[in-house]
Amino acid sequence: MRVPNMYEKILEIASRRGFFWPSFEIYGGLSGFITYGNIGTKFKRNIEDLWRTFFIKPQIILEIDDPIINPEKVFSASGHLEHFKEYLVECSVCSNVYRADHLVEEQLKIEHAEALGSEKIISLLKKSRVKCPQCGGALKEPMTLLTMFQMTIGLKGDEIAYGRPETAQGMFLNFRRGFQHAHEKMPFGLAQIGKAVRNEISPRRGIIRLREFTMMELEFFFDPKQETCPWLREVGDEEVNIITEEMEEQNVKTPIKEKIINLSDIGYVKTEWQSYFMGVSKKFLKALGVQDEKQRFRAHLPNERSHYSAQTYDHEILTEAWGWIEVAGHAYRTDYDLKAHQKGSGADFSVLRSDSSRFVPHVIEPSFGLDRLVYVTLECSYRRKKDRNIFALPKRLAPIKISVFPLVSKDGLPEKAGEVYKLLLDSGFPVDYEEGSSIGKMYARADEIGVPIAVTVDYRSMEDETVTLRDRDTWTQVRQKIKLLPKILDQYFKDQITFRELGSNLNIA
RNA sequence: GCGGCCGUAGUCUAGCCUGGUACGAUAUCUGCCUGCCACGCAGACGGCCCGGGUUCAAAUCCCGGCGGCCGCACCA
Repeated sequence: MRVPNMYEKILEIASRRGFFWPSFEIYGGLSGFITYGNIGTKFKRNIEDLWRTFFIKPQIILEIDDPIINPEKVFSASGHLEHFKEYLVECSVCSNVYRADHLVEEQLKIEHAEALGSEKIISLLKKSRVKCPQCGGALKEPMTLLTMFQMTIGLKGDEIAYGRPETAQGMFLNFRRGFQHAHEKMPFGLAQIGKAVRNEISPRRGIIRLREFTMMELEFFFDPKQETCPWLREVGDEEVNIITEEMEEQNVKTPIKEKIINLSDIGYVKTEWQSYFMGVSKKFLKALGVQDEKQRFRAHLPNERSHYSAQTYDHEILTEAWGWIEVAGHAYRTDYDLKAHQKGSGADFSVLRSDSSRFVPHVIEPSFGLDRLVYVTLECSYRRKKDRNIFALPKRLAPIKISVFPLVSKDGLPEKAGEVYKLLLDSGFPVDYEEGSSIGKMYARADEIGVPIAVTVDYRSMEDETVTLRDRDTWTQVRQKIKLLPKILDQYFKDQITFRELGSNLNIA
């Protein structure tokens, strides 16, 4: 018997309880796609909303929703058409496939072969008779691989289009509009939560590497001469584990601890704006339930960086299933994209300074993979207790906040519990009702989807209009009057009172 | 894409080697029971990943596909 790893365990619960599961199951499945269920959809939305509270600044950072399908022009201007294309060569003997530029680098000792351009690489491959590194066999003709999904628009299909590989381009395309809506004040930002698609060669690791996934991206536009970030102090005391570019180069694996406020002064991070967003990122992940020790920021070396980036730090989380995985990229995109689209479209993206000089804004981009956050949050909150699965989700993320049960299904208890259920439902709580099973079983089922509070109607409820409230994480109980539930539960979910304080001084049965 | 292991009800699993349409658990639904952590009893629903081949007969043997996990490659 194979021992399932942590991902398989969580996927089993996630599929069974309606968080998420592999798509197209009835047709045998197709890797790189997942479907969210009733619980997962709510959970995902709660993470989005939490992201908004951390990253969206009213009137300064504005949200947009731009098409997934973009005309070819967008990506030829942005550079994606050139950079998302790879040349692959297959061995005629063992059928292993390699990237052409990597073979050239390894066997001809050329650094950054990608920069040579595709034609040079291919001619080098042919001239130098590079062999298969595995078996020494002869290589076939190079083939191209475009990791963007291509499609055609209209009846005749003469307009070529692509599915966006990142939502970011929408923010650059709509820079002018967004700037107007921000009252033409710098700095400002545009943010977007939406789907992006990439035609991955062989996606693995389930929800971690998808062909269609949701990104939460923010493009923050600022004047490169205005280097001070006034918000830096809001997150300045936050300590982060950081692996700098220099450390990466020397293969140093142990991160150093540093306060956000110092990152730019020391020279680890090029701009304070980026330091700020890295600090927000750290606090956001903490709010998702990821401990400090499981978080780090790792710099990309130039050859790992995207074509548009002058500096990138990946925000990585330590998972039990796969070790360190990237959940966010913090990239300094400079004025690369705006200038690229200026050139491509003829639009003017320059902004007027108070000294009447003009500049094209620079961009800091924090970019999150939402589906990965879904997994990371689940894994970090996963507990076992007496053979039960519990997701100790932060209560603001819990898809269902309250479950209502009658202690037994007779003597009018279900009816009473039904009234309590309706009261809470009408008060706006995401609440579930269940009856018929034993109370222990119902608690266990609620724990498995991370319901923070269970409300149980018992015999005493019939006499004095009180119920017990049971805490998911400690299994302790308090008693409270039914009519006070909406008010005090609201306070509890707003973190204004503790679980203990949910109970009145009525004695617990 | 290459190599290894694997695919049986919603979930977990026996059967596979040595062919004769499937064991058990759990979940779900219906009753009965019920006094705070997956209680008990009775009943019901539900399955061999897909396609082809061998055979009188395929969950079982063979081939191909799809999917999963691990390692390599890939993840711009």
